[in-house]
Amino acid sequence: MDFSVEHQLVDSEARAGLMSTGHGVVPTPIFMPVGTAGSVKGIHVKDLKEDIGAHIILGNTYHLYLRPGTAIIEGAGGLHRFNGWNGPILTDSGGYQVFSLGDIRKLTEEGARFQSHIDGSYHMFTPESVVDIQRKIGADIIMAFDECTPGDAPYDYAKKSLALTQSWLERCMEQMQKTHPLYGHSQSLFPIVQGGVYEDLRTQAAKHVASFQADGYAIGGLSVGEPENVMYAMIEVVCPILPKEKPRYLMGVGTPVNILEAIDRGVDMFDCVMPTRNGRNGMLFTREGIINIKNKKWADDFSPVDQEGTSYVDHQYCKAFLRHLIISNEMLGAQIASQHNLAFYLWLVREARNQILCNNFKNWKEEMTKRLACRL
RNA sequence: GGGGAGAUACCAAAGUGGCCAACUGGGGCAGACUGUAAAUCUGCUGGCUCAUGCCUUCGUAGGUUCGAAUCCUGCUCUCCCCA
Repeated sequence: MDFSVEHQLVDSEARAGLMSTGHGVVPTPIFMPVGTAGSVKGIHVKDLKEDIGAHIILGNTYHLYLRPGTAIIEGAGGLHRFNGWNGPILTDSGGYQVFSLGDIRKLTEEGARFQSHIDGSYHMFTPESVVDIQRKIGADIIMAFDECTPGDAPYDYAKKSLALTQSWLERCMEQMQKTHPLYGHSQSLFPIVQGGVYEDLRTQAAKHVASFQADGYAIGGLSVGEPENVMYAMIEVVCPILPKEKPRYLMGVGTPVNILEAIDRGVDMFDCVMPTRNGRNGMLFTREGIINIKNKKWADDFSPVDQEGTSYVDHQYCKAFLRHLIISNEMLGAQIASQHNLAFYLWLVREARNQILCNNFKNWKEEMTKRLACRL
């Protein structure tokens, strides 16, 4: 994998770059739609690529391992062949499930013991097994196994948790050395910075990951319950320590405003379930602000879903119809809303990149931030 | 014509003397959602009030009772069975 910074602003840490992978080139900043179980919920690959303009999507190690299982994915010839997406893929390691499945998992130095959320069966994830599984899934970018520290973790917990993540990273890197890609394209492992909401821990964590030769670096354990300004502060602490010539990935973030703020602080890559999950639940992100399409006021609004939207669904359907679909629990409603939101997110990062290239990012960000936070 | 069952809030449906402004669904209205245990979850849904509270409600008109959606009587209406 190769990354080059095309343009670096002087009044901001924001930069525009190009990341080349075995499945194509990704312009940064970029937003990566989340496809946990191998599919971006409700969205066809054709729309993802041609209408939404996605360049790279996510999959999840934990979910794919449980179902359909790595043997099936291997049998298909890897996830790209299995799901029909021939662009770059990134897989999360299961580290987030260490956090979100808190009640049905147990952590030890060795790894994490999970109870399947599907059938309750017990499974052990170790840094080594997580690398092995991700080799079999075959994503272009794979993530280190980490513990995603909760946003409200006290200092002692965050420190201990960080130490575990660091020790697991060393084992992941070793396992990468011992193993090889299975499908003829290269795989890059990104280490993850943890450290909770504590500046000294984040600093130490950033230095630790930077000491490894990696193709990119991730910031994890944010937007997990801590206040937004704390999240921004942590990004400001971490980014300057990470190698300038490598992509930086802020995991699981976020709202459109979060993304602009993080780009401003030097982040290149994002992923979040918000456009799809919140879309399914009736929340639309637009250039003018947030729409809760379930609200009564849209019942007789026959204007397009998004007058300025870039997706065909924005013009094919009107707000009143989309509201009707979502309220009636019609699956097309979830599809339209997801497609609109993803197209909006991809437009946002594309436009951010354009504004960086013409040195107008700061002004544009300021104006957009005001509009994006509005409730319509 | 004869016999039987029933009428509860927007709809359906519990409740058969005080714990009932009334279970529960649905519908409606709002909210939440950040590396997806999520096409999920939460709140409100008679009126007034910030609230304690007060007022008006269980077909309708009376009655019994300290107290009635619940018991009694008349009336109105609905459904089922037999002719």
